[in-house]
Amino acid sequence: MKHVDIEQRQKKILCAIVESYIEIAMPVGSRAVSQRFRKSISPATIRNVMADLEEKELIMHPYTSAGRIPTDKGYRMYVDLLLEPKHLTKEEESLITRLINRGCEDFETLMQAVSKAICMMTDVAGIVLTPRLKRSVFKQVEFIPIDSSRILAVLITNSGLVKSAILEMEEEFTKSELLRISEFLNHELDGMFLGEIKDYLTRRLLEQGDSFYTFLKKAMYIFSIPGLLKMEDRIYFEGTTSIMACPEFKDIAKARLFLRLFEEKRDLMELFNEDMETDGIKVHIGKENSHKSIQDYTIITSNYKINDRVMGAIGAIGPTRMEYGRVMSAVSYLSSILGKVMEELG
Amino acid sequence: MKHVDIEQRQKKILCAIVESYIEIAMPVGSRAVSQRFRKSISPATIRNVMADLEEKELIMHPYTSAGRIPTDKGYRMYVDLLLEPKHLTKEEESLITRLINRGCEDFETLMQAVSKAICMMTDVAGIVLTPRLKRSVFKQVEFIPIDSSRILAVLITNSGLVKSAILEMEEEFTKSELLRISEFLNHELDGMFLGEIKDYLTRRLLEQGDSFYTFLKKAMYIFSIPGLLKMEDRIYFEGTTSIMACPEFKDIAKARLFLRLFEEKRDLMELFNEDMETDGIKVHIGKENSHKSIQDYTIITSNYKINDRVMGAIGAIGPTRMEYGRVMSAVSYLSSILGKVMEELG
DNA sequence: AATAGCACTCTAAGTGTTAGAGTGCTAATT
DNA sequence: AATTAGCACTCTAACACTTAGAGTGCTATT
Repeated sequence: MKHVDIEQRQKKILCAIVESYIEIAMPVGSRAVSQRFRKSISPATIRNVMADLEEKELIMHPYTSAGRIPTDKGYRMYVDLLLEPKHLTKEEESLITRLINRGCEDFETLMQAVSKAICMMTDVAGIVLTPRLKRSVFKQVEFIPIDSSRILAVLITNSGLVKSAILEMEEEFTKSELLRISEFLNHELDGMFLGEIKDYLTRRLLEQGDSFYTFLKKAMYIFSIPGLLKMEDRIYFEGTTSIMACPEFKDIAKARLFLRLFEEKRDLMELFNEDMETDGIKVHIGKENSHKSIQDYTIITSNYKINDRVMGAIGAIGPTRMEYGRVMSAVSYLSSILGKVMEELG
Repeated sequence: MKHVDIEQRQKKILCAIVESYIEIAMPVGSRAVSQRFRKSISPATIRNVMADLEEKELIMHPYTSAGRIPTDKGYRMYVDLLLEPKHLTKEEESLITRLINRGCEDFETLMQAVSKAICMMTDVAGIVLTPRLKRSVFKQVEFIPIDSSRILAVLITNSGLVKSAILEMEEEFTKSELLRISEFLNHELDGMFLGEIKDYLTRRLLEQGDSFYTFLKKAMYIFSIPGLLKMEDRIYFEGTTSIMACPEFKDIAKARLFLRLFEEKRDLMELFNEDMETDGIKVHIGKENSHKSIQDYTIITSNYKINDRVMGAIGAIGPTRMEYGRVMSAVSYLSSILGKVMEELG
């Protein structure tokens, strides 16, 4: 069928336009595309096809007589249908592995290493979310008396995350009392998600009566004090500075808007939180993003799992004009490796 | 004496030029200065004085017929002799206090709140160094067994800093053994600077002989494992984005260089570490800085003390054209208040 | 259906031109 | 002797104008 052929060619040309634009960051003319096909198609023909593509809103004109640039919709088609995955080379993978392992002793440096690795491999900014506390599984809690009114509570999760908080106590607890409470909690909460604990204890409190009640209440009091279970989710990022070399940021106002994303992390957080729920690589191109602060950029995310449990997410963000294949591969590879490293570390 | 009068006037005019330039960020002409003095001095006279100031390298010409801008040396003179301190108003101080107190429950948010406060009050970037671990005083250490090969060590300092590390043990320790070790250490190291501990234990090890030796060796082994005493000194900052609104950063390359300072923190760290040793407000103007990466900016620092001990430093960084009086007051006030808040928190 | 040819469009870069802000010098004034 | 007014001169920033060339869209041709 002729019709299929035409569609085929349109796709080929769209692909060429997108990739050319990604390379040179300037509107792509018919001439350039023709050369890309070693002149097997003439500029004039290309122009006709371009007009079609423009009608379909896959590419656009900045002004009458400039070359074309892809629209968000064009990028979308490219990513979904035309892009061939650009796997990292073995050398790159081993480079990453070395980078990650060097920083893996300590939680913080691991996060930093991963975000740095993303930006190194892709030239866009790397983002890493810490494992979400509420998705972690309770393992152990200990109470260390500091002085008469203060206790240091230490919470250890399944995945090796340690969270400590100094609790200001109104009533005094004896050492043996604390020990009993921690033993009780360690037995009772074993294997439970941190997110569930508060509800669980409240329920227990309502069911139970009499003498045990006071004890349980104390246990709950000590545990639910703000601080220990306060879900703090940090975000690490790297490469925001080097990405400003992109022509997209030649205007300083644009650059500031981009940087503000990381100072005012809310929008990013929200997006990552949503994405975390589904597996696999997710690509959000420009206006597809619901937050308008992100609508000039493309974000690529992937969740990571520790022991087959979704715990967090990593991603990359940059101008819509980015090397999709490469970034997707890098994010994908790093998310898988991050999970593994954390399992060992946990 | 006439001579004194002339010097006086030169100073007054330098002061006017500096302050005017700080205000409007454009070369200051003789006309503008004259107006600043309500025309009590004519532009022509001002011009003569300006020529003198230029000879002394306190101000300079961007080109033949532009106004003058202060040199680093000019700013220096302004700061040392001419500047009148611009104390924060009561309202501003109480605003700061509220900001700080709201975030003071948690160490991290406290640091963030302080750096944010600096940048809010001054429109330059705020920098806060965490209390240096090695200057902290040992208070208590506890060991919590996680599984057969791993122990969670929790270190509490005088100032309320809590540092934990998971120790991978080669040999197994019994619970009672761990208890003995922690009791021993708690007794032995009480009130000691963390920086001294390693040396102290080594010395003890050499002095002591026989049966106690093994025990001590174990104690030392467990304590000196990388992680627990690893001195990590973090740096918090805020306002790097909003400062880019300054005309100084209209060139994106300049902006990138500035931002890189915070990504590659080494130079900043070094400067802060030196400054920490001496009390009071320190002002480093432009080329006075030894690191050339900082030579376009002014940094103002102050150390802060917890219980009369120098523990860390805070500061502000921005273009040499900044409101010196205000920034100095803000840094000064915040450093004093930070110490106090930390004492309470500790 | 594909292409060559051509007139047309629009930008980016270069070139003058000009207004005006500011200086430096000299002569006049206090 | 110190200050100021006056004036010629300098330099920039802004604007208008021109132009080369890249690229298009259309039409006629293959």
